[in-house]
Amino acid sequence: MLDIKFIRENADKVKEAAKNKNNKVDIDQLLKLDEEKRGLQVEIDNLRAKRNELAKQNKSGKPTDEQIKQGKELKTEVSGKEEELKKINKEYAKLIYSVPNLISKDTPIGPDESGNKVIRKFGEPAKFKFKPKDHMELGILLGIIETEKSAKISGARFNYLFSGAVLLQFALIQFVFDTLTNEKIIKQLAKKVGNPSNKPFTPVIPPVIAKSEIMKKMDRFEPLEDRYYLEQDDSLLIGSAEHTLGPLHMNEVIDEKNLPIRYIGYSTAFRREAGTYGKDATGILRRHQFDKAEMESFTAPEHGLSEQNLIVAIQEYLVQQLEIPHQVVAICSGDMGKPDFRQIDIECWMPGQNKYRETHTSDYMTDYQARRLNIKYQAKGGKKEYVHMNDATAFAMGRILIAILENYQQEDGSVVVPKALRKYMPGNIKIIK
RNA sequence: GGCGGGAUGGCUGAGCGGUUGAAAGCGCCGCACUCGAAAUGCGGUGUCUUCGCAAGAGGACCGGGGGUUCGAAUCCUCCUCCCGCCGCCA
Repeated sequence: MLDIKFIRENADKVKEAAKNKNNKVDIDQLLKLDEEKRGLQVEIDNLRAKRNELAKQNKSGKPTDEQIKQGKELKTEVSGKEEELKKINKEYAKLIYSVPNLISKDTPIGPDESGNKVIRKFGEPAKFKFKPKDHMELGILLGIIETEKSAKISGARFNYLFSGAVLLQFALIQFVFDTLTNEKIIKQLAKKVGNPSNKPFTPVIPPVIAKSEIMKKMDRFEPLEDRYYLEQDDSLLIGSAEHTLGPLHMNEVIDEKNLPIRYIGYSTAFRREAGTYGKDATGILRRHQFDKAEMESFTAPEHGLSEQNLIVAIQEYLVQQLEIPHQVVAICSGDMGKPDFRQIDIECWMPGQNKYRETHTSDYMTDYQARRLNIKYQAKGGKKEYVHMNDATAFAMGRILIAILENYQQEDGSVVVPKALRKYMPGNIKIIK
């Protein structure tokens, strides 16, 4: 949510950002309602002032019949206006919540993913002396990915992982937690991007269910058809650890000396993937359930952008340690999320599909989420302000698994394990006969 | 799931339906004392919002929603969460 005062004073900017994000919110209607709302509020406040005055007249004694009569009249008048205000408020709330965040200056303007821009590339797509298999062929061959039984038992877009794939996942988790809690590495990356804080990340295992009201505050409730909704409890299964890490400091005022707050959470993520039938149908690229390590960070506004730069540097470091060719992509206005101010993705090379595919994303939300979650910070002697929030993938297990399997495959179908992971598991995944 | 007790400012914690936006303590800020600090003393310390250049004035907020009343932190009701006991359970 944006500040209504800001919208009032910068209507043009807000309209332009909305247009670039393909968002059809009617800003003029919002401003009209805002004006009506305030006018009515003044009328109500004046009537209440009268009522308070009247009540003050007989603080201790009993009121006269005349005073009771006046009070009753005021009451009906106020409640009539309040009813009217409630109606306006409802419509107003709907509108203001649908206003998207502004976009950063360096965000490319574009209608959809065709407008995304590759900022930099690392490594060259590997040349194979044989025709590389895709991860699903490898998974079946190695006996580590199973999707037929899971389809019968759980439905489409689920899977079983076995043996080497499981060890690989746990190795990745161990690797990512070791890296993000290592102050030396954070320091080195922070220095590189000019981020003033070397603070390592705090590991978290968050809940995987969030109440509807919380998801609304996170601006992640919609589209509801993409969420698993638990009717009995008016709650949802989270689509990312972000959904329960973001609200961790809801309604708090954080002392500035405790900023930045950095979390690395690990959880299962659930997505209904409504409207994607037929898209990426085979393999484990697009699943209803996958595990993910997710970064979430809270900073003072002036450090929000360099925090995102640090986070992207961490993502790059992680895939570079795995030695997977990848590119960093600036997501354009039309392809980014409504709460995003700036979105950067990382796409890893996937030989089996012969293209780069998204494995990481990084969202800088400015104070868009913090405003509804009511998360503020206070500087010494300073004013309270909303914090800025960043969230980003560290590793999304399905996708990074694909990148490893496809990039590290051998001619016989076995897979060599990346060096960075060898201290956590055996050095290769072999075909089990 | 059953029964009982709670939710008040940054924190702890008072609060007969009408001088309670809210006692007291802690914390925090300023000043005094001190070479400095501690201790002590004095003063100040909520958020949001409307009008206003400002000074200031008004309104809302005591977990959340609804209600009773001339008047609600205080009474009723629903919801959420916390604590205790019983039941069930990884």
